[in-house]
Amino acid sequence: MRYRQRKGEVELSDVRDFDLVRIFECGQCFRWNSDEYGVYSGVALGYAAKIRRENDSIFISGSVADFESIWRDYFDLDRDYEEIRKMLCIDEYMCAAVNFGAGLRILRQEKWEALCSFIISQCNNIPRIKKIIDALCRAFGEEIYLGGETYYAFPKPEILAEQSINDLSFLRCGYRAAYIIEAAKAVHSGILDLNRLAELNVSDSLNALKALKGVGDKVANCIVLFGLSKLDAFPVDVWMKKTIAEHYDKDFDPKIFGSYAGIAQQYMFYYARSGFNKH
DNA sequence: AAACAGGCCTAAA
DNA sequence: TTTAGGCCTGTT
Repeated sequence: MRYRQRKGEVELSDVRDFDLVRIFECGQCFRWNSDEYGVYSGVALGYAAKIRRENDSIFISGSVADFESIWRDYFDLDRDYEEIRKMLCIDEYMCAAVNFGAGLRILRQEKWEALCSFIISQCNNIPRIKKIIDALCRAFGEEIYLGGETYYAFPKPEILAEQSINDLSFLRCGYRAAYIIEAAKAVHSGILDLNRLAELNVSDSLNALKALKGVGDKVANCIVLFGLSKLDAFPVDVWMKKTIAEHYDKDFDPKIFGSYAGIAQQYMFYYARSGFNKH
């Protein structure tokens, strides 16, 4: 990968495995949206950006300094996904899955945002999850300005910790409101130290997260994978259950994918949801 | 209209 | 330790 400043954008060239649609629409994040030209805009880690592909280059709004301090890490650009795809190609089904999903990457998302977002995601569909999170950010997040437009950062835990269930009723997120507030209180008070969790192994961090009401096995695994960037976490939702049942034995163990089980999961999930593996 | 949606919690075996 | 029913809300 090479990069250089081009007016208000940074141009990345020679980027391998970088497909905007697969990265943003594979189900891992909820705050990026594309316009009719395929230009994505969104907010991560308190920064707004626009990002687009033109021919073989990726253009990200902002300076080289922004790119180096924020986006390079966020997009996990120093990891060789091509190599990982080869490693995960362990049987016919996985080869098809990684081939189909080539170009997706696991974003290194902000920890608290991941916790809160995946609490909201439970028993919900993506459009509604995105709508709720957008409303939450508009109401409680700091304003961010980019290119004459206003964006909103993900609200800090201390802000949400002081809200009542009634204060969140406008979100219409139902029983999840209480979970959000409890999680915000736990993080704000220091009872749950997300930075410290990042240093534990997957099993210990899962257990710490599952101590929160409203965080079960699936949600906790999503938080560990997408928020703590532990690539061996393996979230299993209904789609994953289905695809595992179709392609593996009852004694299936994600350990067969080694330390990249979480990435394997994302290829499987994306492939399963596409419905392409049925035909 | 009733069931379901990218789970979780609680009560009950 | 496993299973059933209920939960907010929006959609089909």
